[in-house]
Amino acid sequence: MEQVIERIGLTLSGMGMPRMAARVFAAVLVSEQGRVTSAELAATLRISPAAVSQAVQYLENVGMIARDREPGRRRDHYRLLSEHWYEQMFTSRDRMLVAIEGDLTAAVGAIGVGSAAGQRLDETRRFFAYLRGELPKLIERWREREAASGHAEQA
Amino acid sequence: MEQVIERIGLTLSGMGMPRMAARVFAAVLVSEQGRVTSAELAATLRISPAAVSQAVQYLENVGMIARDREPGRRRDHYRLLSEHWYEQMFTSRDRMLVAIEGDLTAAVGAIGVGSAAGQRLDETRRFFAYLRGELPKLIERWREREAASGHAEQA
DNA sequence: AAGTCCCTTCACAAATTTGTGAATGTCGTG
DNA sequence: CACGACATTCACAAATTTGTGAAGGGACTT
Repeated sequence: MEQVIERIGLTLSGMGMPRMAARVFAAVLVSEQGRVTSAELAATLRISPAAVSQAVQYLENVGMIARDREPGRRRDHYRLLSEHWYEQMFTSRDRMLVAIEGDLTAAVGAIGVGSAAGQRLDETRRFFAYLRGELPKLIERWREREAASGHAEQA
Repeated sequence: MEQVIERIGLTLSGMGMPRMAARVFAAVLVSEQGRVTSAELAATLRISPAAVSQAVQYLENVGMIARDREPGRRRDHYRLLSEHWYEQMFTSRDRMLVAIEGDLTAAVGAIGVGSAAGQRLDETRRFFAYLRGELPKLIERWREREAASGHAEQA
């Protein structure tokens, strides 16, 4: 079980997530209830409470997990914000694409479309703009597909 | 001009490319001829020849630039392997998606689809499998669009 | 063959990122 | 209010990544 968690953690950190956050997220993802306590995370991953705290903060900030606490209880729980968490990656990807397009637009403006370099950069800019338009449709078709195949269990 | 290079370099490193490789690639991308020498790169980016060498090696390995040398000349040139270099990112992205799907398949196998965690991971696996199928079509439609709009100048 | 230009290699320094110990803060219990 | 369980904060240690100096190698020139 811990092996599975570490492997998924490696995959997620390979996709750009900070290492500890990736491991913590993997532990939450793999948990039966989709929710764990800080102490459970520290024990499962063999890390310090401080590391749990920082990773959890990151994951909350990027909207991947949420913190719970039952009234009258001392322990915090951390749970998946969404079962379809992977769609989240497209939200952050979209922000990145916006940034890239902005950079390229500025670059083309500085160089001018008349030059070979400018044309090359302008083509790249158009590609990223195209991606931004297409990715939501990709998600949409995915959802339809899942619904059609009976896998969807809308929360 | 150097500002443009550094900005694009930052964007590319934000997308996962090693920092020096990103800067070197940005310098090549922005060059008028799409090709530069090692000395030009070292001067433009104010880095050591060793740094240029390592960055160039990385970029060759991932198939983004190629090395040229004119017969009778001592200086190497580094040029874009393709004007549509951004499509390359999907090749490497596809490899990553294959790896992710493999990890998830193993995880589901270990946990079992009967559990909530197993179902969650299986859904994620299906999503990445879907992405792998869709990304080539995305590229295809992009090419058609460019061709239709008269921007395409097939090399 | 020797010299020089250009490039690569790699041990190691420098820079950056990651993770912790211990102090501090919050909140529930008695 | 005091105490204890649980969590956070942050200075700093540890780990990792990045970039270089200098030695070495390849290829062109003389």
